[in-house]
Amino acid sequence: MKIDPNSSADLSVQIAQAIKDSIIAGELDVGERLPSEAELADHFQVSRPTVREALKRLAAQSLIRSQRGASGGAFVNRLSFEDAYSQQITTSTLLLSMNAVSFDTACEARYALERACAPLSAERRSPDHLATMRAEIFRQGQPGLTDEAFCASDVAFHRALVDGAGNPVLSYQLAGAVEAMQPLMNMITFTARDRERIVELHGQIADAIEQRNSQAADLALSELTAYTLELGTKAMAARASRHQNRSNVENSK
Amino acid sequence: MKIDPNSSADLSVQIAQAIKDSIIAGELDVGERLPSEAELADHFQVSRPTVREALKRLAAQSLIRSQRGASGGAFVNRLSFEDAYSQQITTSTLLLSMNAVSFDTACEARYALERACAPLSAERRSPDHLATMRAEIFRQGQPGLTDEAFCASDVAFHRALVDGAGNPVLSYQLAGAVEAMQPLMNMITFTARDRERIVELHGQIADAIEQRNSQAADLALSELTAYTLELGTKAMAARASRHQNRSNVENSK
DNA sequence: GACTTTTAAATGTCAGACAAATGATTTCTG
DNA sequence: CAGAAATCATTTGTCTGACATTTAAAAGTC
Repeated sequence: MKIDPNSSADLSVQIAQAIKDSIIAGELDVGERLPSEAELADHFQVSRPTVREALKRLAAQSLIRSQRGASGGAFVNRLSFEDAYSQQITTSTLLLSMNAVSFDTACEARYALERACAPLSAERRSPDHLATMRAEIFRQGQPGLTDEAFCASDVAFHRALVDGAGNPVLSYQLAGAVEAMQPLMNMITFTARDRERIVELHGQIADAIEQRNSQAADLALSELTAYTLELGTKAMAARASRHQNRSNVENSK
Repeated sequence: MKIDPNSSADLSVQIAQAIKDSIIAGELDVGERLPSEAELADHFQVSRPTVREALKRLAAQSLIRSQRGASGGAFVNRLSFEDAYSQQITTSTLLLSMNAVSFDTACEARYALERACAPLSAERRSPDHLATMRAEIFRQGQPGLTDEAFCASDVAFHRALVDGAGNPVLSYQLAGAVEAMQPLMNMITFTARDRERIVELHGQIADAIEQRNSQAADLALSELTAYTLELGTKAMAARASRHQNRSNVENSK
């Protein structure tokens, strides 16, 4: 575990990388305690604040956690699925919002991933997952629901579908895609008819999953994909025309 | 953008969160410059090292980048797909290695995601993607290839398949799953016969993608899934029996 | 033996300083 | 006046040293 003081890279970056490499290589096991900041500073021949900046970088990625006190120190963290979820959601959200990913692209990705889960979910879903799906469908049918609440329920429904596959890796991968799409989905205004159609398709999906009929589930999901894309296209067109009007007004001043 | 000095949370964590929230809320746009460290320290009523630790946390997530010099400072980063890739690969790798995800689970997730891409790839793949796939298949048939090189080529092949779908969100999601599985795949020792079979299936996949036949691609992928699972099961069993033998030896001392 | 107090070790925070990089400004030169 | 060179100011990167806070373990007390 060494660093090059003559490198152009910042020392704290190099130190963080060195420790990270040790963790990935398995030289530092989960739960193991790193040397104290003072010892690390001594080892790398840098000051304690520099070591601290390196440790903070690692802490930001949930790679280590710090404890104060007598037997405190920095410990190698067991990266939990939950930590990974939340990191992925943050990353995906920023990625979508900063890179102007089109609604179509995000939507396509989301449903492609969900359709990958559906056959597994049809095979393995527990009564719990089915109950969650049915409950969310019921909620979605309630009048007076805001668009945001409708979207949130939609996410919960699809989350149950994905979790039904019983594969934590898939759940983890999809959490990012689905949750990150919510801001985009929130741009859509759902009419009563839209909701009716969506609830109907959700019902078909739940039925198919209940009957362990993966083909029917895939069919319903593909219809839902097409319908969501249609709604998205309309919403984007409406936004565009509003912008167009506004510029026209501004130009005519 | 405020913090609570009486909170139990560390100040640098609170400051990092406050800035992160501002970025996500869009109060700070991409490319915008944050106040200097001294100004931030003044604003939050903390010392500069504390502000710096907060900024390092954000830099670790590629949310900001720092520049030295007269018109330097911290700038809100446009999170690139590449940054997101590499973060996801690190996270996925650690998740798999630290949580004892079974080979079966990881394998299932990987191929489920790939099968989600295959229809899109069949529709949209460019000659470039096909050429990459063919080249990797050729490489995989070369004698004397190490298991690691074979695995790496396998990853490149599947990467081309995924990229063929022309959906950067899907590519990003899958990069993590596929690359993170490489350490697990490296546990497998491929016999000449194994490789022959895999190359054959890869050929079938490439053919199907070339002919835009998504059904055939799905079929070949499902066979490849089953075959990989079989190989994995064998490899794990072999490992387990080696461990068993070792314990027996140790117990009989 | 159970409870309280002390202590030592570690991280968290602060203050001030200097080094290094870098763009802007000024000065010098032709 | 134009362009090149030198200088300057600003900002991050790093260092030194110190104190505050937390925490577990050791020591002391009843």
